[in-house]
Amino acid sequence: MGSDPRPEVSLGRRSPMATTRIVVADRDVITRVGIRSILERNAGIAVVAEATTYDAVIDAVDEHGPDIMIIDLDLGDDTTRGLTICEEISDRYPATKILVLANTLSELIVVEALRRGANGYLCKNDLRSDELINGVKAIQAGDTVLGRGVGSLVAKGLGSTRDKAEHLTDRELDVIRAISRGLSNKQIAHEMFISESTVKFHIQNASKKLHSHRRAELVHRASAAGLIA
Amino acid sequence: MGSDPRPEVSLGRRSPMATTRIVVADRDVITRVGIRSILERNAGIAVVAEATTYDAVIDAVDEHGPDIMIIDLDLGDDTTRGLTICEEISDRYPATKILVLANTLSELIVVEALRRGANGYLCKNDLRSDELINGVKAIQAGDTVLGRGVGSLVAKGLGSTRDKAEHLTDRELDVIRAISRGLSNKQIAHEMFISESTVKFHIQNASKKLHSHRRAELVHRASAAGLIA
DNA sequence: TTTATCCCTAGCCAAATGGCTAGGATGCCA
DNA sequence: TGGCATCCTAGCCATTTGGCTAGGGATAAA
Repeated sequence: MGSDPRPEVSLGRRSPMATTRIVVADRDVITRVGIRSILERNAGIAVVAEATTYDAVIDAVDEHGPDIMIIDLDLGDDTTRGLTICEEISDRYPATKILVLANTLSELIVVEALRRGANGYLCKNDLRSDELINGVKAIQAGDTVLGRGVGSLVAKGLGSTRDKAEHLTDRELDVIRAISRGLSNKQIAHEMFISESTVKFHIQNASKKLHSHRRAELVHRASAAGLIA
Repeated sequence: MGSDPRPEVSLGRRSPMATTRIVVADRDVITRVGIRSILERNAGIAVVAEATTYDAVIDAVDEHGPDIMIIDLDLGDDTTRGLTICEEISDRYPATKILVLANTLSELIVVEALRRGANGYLCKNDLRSDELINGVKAIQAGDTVLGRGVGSLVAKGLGSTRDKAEHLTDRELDVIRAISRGLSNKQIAHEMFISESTVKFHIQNASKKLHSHRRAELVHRASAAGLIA
């Protein structure tokens, strides 16, 4: 659907030498233009491609082999897909650094992204433009960059014996999504071709992981974490 | 907190004559820069101020009396506040048109915004830059602009006897927020100094308005509509 | 005054849920 | 070979819920 006719680099300002080449992946034009504008105020940084879908990200990296990929994990409906892309890129192109630029701050997502090869995690909220630029430079230099608030969140999570922030299984996510649609356990069981007991089993496990005691809270936490639409 | 040092107009490109003067309100720098870049490609459009908080929006409009205010209703924690701002601005400055630029598409919010004086509603998702520019021009010309998808949503809502999309009362919102925290009716009753029956009463009413049959679904819908954090 | 809206309360009953224990079946990795 | 994670099933029981009917009171608008 949203295929913007701007796959090519803005040739006007291609610097002659050592520039940091960047691919930007975000579903909003506005955000992409904003990032491009902020970064290209700086000599030495060039946005060489933009992508709006998960597939387009892979293509863009394949084609341009950028120094840094800036990505909002939430392209399309499936945030999980964004995480697997981090993994894929960092596996196949170890030289390409990954900077995640998220709308929401979720411990779950942060640690998953870092584990899968992201080199930085910034939150669009209250991000200043100099922080973005400095973040890009730091990542280019090999650092790992965690935005204000993000660092402490991760530290807190890691401190508590590390067994937190385990991610939900596919089945658990399916069940939560069904719950968010207002289905009863019986209905979910029928829809997923499993027994009601199994549904309750998944709910119990997911509840432990998300520290919820009520399905309504479970839905809210999953929603706030960006795990469901 | 996030007070970006850019309250002033970018003097460099102030056109000599009839320009559409715009105030942009969004919490993200990236988005503000993106909007500015896209709009200022056009002669005749100038972004004269940016705001990041609810209060700053009022100040900016007071100071600049712009032709159009572009606003993301979701500055800060309280989306309801964004709606009241629409009302306030359209009351006090009828000449200033309001264009809402939202992250999410929610029937509830759309009709509320329009009722309170918004002249347009666009969704950042899959918005093309020419759509943004044309939308601004159309609104300046006096039209009401609803982005792709938004129009049909509203039409559907209005068609069904118009009594839909009534908004939740404060009490109902309080209860929903409590539910999202995993509290039982009994706990909520205790916390709000009302009886359990009253809690159930509010839940029932809110459920009808949001077409939910389960509290989990209620939370999800409220969350998706941006009514709770 | 009537009407409307919001807030509050009560009780009933069938159904759903939360929390628990106690298993079995895979498949993957060390 | 033995963990380990994931997925699946069963049953029990106290508590919570959803849905309903049937009221009262306060305040603001028509």
